[in-house]
Amino acid sequence: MGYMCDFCGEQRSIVYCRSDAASLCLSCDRNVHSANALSRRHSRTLVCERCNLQPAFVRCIEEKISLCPNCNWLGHGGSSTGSTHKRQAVSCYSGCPSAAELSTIWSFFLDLPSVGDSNCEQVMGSMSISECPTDSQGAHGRKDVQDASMAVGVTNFHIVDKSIAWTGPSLLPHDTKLQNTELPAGSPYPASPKIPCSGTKGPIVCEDDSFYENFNMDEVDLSIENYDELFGVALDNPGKLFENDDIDGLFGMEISGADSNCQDAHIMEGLSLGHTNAIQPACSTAASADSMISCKTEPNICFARQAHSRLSFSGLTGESSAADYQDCGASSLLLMGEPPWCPPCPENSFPSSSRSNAVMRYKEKKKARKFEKKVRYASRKARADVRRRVKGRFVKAGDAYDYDPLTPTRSC
DNA sequence: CCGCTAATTCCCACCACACAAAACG
DNA sequence: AACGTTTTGTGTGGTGGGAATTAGC
Repeated sequence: MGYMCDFCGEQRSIVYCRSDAASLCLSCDRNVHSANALSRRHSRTLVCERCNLQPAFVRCIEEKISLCPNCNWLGHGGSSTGSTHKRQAVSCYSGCPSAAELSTIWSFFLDLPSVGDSNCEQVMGSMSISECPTDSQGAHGRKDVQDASMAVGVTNFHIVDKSIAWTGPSLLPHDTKLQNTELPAGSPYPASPKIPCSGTKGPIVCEDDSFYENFNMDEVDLSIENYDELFGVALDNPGKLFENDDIDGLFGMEISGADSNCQDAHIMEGLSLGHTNAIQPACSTAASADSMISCKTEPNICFARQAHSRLSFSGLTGESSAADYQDCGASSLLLMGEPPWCPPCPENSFPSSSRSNAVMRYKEKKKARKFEKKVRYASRKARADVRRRVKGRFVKAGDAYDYDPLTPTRSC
């Protein structure tokens, strides 16, 4: 059975959209994600060509196949031959990039078997960013261009990365795997491309790279209670870092808008730049994005970026499955070096009762906060996203409407 | 402290229709 | 039991309106 596009069911799926939890052919990807400004912001990447269920995060150059963390591990992690395969990171994109731009993002794009001869390619060939339906060149339209250009910029960054194509999952040292995935070898300190935040002054920056584009912040929520207790990590000098031991006071703030992102970034810059080594993980095998941070909304992404750049946390919580971590590329990357069943580190030896209590409290708090809607059927969401409405209500096909997501105009 | 009004925030029903599940032959 | 067809029920998002909450006097 082939792995068909979740939307049209006719073409083979090529890309995976995390927000929609759907695999799409390039044609439908473009159609669906040009529907409105929000859908254009969906971060997409290649779909794993092995399981066809998860987003790919790495491409095996030897096998010419894109793989999700699980399949990468299964295919390379345990195999002595497979582990020597050269691989390169798969970048994400948003907006409506053209085929040419996609090939810029993914240098192996032309290798994709179903692209060259499919209808999708014909569609993609005719795609351009400016073609995307926009609010008549309004801010949204520009945003698309910005998205695409950012994606290309990210790609350029990853091209640098490719020069250090890593081999084998164990190549990355535990404590530095995050940095290694982001930085050219030998970089003494994170120096990834930084994009100045609009509306801010000074050195406040927002980091950007596809690694974080993968981070689906919807799944995570960002409030941590009794940080040091939860992770069993003693800060070198907590009093200097936080006046309040409860980090909730720091991260639980309500953030809205881009400027707030930079506030977050600023906070974390101050936190981590000044105390890069202040937060030392008891064990940094794999960070539990689910258990370590919770972040309700995207605006906190800068914080998460910073946090992931420089923090790593102790082992996985029992409630989380590998699939949970695949929900975000960040955790996928964190997992890539080790199997999901990697046992806890021996040095993870802080008092287990204290930690379990802290984890229990965190789980309860998280459970109480779990009110966000979860889309069960991406296809239905995709339909609803493009359905015409009158005052927010669906209207019959052919009837007059006052809002059409595809062409934001009135029918009468 | 109580009562009233205005402003703000929050929650939910509504709509059409594709599709999954159940029922039936 | 297996298969095909028909029927039923569900879920999807933007909006308006009412309920609930808060602020001010």
